[in-house]
Amino acid sequence: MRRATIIDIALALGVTPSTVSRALAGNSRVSLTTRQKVLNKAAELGYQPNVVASSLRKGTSDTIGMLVPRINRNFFSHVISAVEEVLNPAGFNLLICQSHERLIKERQAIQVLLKNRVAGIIMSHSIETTDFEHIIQATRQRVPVVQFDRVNKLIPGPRIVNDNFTGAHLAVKHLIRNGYNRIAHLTGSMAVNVYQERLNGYKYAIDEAGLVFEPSMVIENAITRETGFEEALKLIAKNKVDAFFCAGDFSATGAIQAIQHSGLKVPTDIGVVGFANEPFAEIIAPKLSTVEQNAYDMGIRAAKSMIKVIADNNSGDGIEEIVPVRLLVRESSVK
Amino acid sequence: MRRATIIDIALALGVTPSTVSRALAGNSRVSLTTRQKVLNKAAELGYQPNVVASSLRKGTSDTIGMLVPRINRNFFSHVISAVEEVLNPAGFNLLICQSHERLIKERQAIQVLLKNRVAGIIMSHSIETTDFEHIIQATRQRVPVVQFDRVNKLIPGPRIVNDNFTGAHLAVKHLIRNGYNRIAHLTGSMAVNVYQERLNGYKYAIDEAGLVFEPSMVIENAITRETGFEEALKLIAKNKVDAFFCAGDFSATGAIQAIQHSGLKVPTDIGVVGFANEPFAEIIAPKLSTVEQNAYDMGIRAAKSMIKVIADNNSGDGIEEIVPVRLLVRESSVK
DNA sequence: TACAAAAATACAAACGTTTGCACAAAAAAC
DNA sequence: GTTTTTTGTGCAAACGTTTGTATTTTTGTA
Repeated sequence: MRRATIIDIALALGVTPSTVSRALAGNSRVSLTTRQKVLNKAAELGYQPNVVASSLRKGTSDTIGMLVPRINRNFFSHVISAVEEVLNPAGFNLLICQSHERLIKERQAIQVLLKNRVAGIIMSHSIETTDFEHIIQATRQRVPVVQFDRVNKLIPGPRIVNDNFTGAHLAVKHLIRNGYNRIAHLTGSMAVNVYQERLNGYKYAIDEAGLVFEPSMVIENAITRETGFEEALKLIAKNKVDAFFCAGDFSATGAIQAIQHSGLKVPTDIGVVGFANEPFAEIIAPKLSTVEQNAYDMGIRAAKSMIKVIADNNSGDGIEEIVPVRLLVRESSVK
Repeated sequence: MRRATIIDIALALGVTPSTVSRALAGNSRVSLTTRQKVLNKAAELGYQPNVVASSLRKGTSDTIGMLVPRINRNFFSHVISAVEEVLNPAGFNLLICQSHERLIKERQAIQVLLKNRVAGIIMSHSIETTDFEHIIQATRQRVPVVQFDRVNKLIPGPRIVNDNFTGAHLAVKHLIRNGYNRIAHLTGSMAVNVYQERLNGYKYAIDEAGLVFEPSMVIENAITRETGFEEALKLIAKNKVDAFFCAGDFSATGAIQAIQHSGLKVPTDIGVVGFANEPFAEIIAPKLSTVEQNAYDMGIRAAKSMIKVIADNNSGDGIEEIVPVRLLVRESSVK
């Protein structure tokens, strides 16, 4: 059963393909009567537009490429979901790739998206990425790039970021107000804006309270539950910390386990605040105080930004949209 | 900066586009020397194949459509991730849609995928879907459909399912062995194969142990944490249950909270086993015993199955692949 | 009734590939 | 040295749309 084309409709109606095309597109140059005839015949033949042909002719597609480190990470899957929710009603589809946090895979993915002539790319770069040439290349081909979460200013186009600084500031201030004053910070790689900004927020809060910033209290690359557990264990042993501000909920969970493993109590002996509000944060015991990162909001904004950039033909260069965060105070940080 | 095409390469080299096309495709009909020249020139011009044009000409694309109820559900995001991991190296891309558990959106999504001339569709249908005509329509157009998790036999093509029956059987048998004998079952909609099979496994285990099956102990549409909490509360109040087998970890969490809310203890007074092994299952207190549902494995199999079906030109009709499950015994079900 | 303006439709080229067939040149076979 | 086979290229059409321009038809006006 060959699929019906515009030509089949044209032939059946004794008009030309161009008229059918315009009729289907709702072009005002075709009369209402023929448009109706075309629509009827299209329905009758079960016509399904061939967007591949359409894209080729128009030189652009209705597909937006999405590139994230890992599809199955809670944060990213929520962003993707939100992006889809906005883009789909707007007539766009989502072509999704993951970099697995590898630069090589990220490069390949960009090529795949460009080969597919996507109308734009929404992305968050891998943790390995320090050279952004492959991404800039896309913008040079006039394929707009909207970055979110992990972003870099070298790449033209809008950026949607969390208010990481404020989130960290709020979290640490909250710990200090609650009587903690030897606060360690478990974080990720300083090559990523996200962790840099959280560290800055941490430092600012420490300064602001008149406490002394101790570099030995900041541990980089401790972002998983396992590394969080290990590093927290060491810090407890030698640095007499009385609180942890963790740049992620996973390391925060590790820290809690390390504290309990050391025979101490959360929050009485040591307080903990995480970052991200992962779904388990309010299920674990004690319930984890954390900075809510609104993945959904971020996805909505990224998608809307993309639609705008496409509509305005590559505007929005360098605009940075900051998504507000909230500190969720639960049990792990209040004595 | 216009993008280089095959014609540009041909012109620069004084050969025809057809030769360039064949050279790039590695066709043996073109000599090694010209192929090398073509490849060099392609690199020099920064040539990126236009897969849109290629797809139009070939009549099929390298894009696989993926349709799930919700991208951001842990299970689905893991399946998607695994599918991507297999499909990408095989040269396929993923076009992703979500149905939001709505039949209307599912229908639209299928149309979108067909319009995009995807080479196949990997999907799990919405909870509302009882009429499968829109999906069968795809197969009629020779677009292969591979179903996973929530599947229906009316739809031609392979199906990848969990061993829900065995999982439920193991879980309930385990509860019985551990001294529980008034076991309630919180589950989802009976319109979905997944929950039907789990109920069957539950019944079988009850029968097998010589216990009496009580319909009042089975609560449908109690699959979220909230409904799990409410229904568990009611059952505890009037049915003197001593265990819950829940068809999902969310309702299991709700049940645990209801038990604790009623002043009882897990697992001493009431045992709980969930289903899915959500990430929080081993973080909550008490750690949740659950049936591991290997989303990753399922995704790998679905993707491989799709590749095979495409390669063999729509074979594999009606083949059902059953993914083994494991019972993870933790704290919530052992007195 | 004639003529201009407006509306509706037709024509044809283009988007960038792929591929069956034709053809020439080189290599192999006789 | 002729014929056959092999190897390498070229030619041209096709995939299904879209769209600028040309043409026809309709409508309005004098």
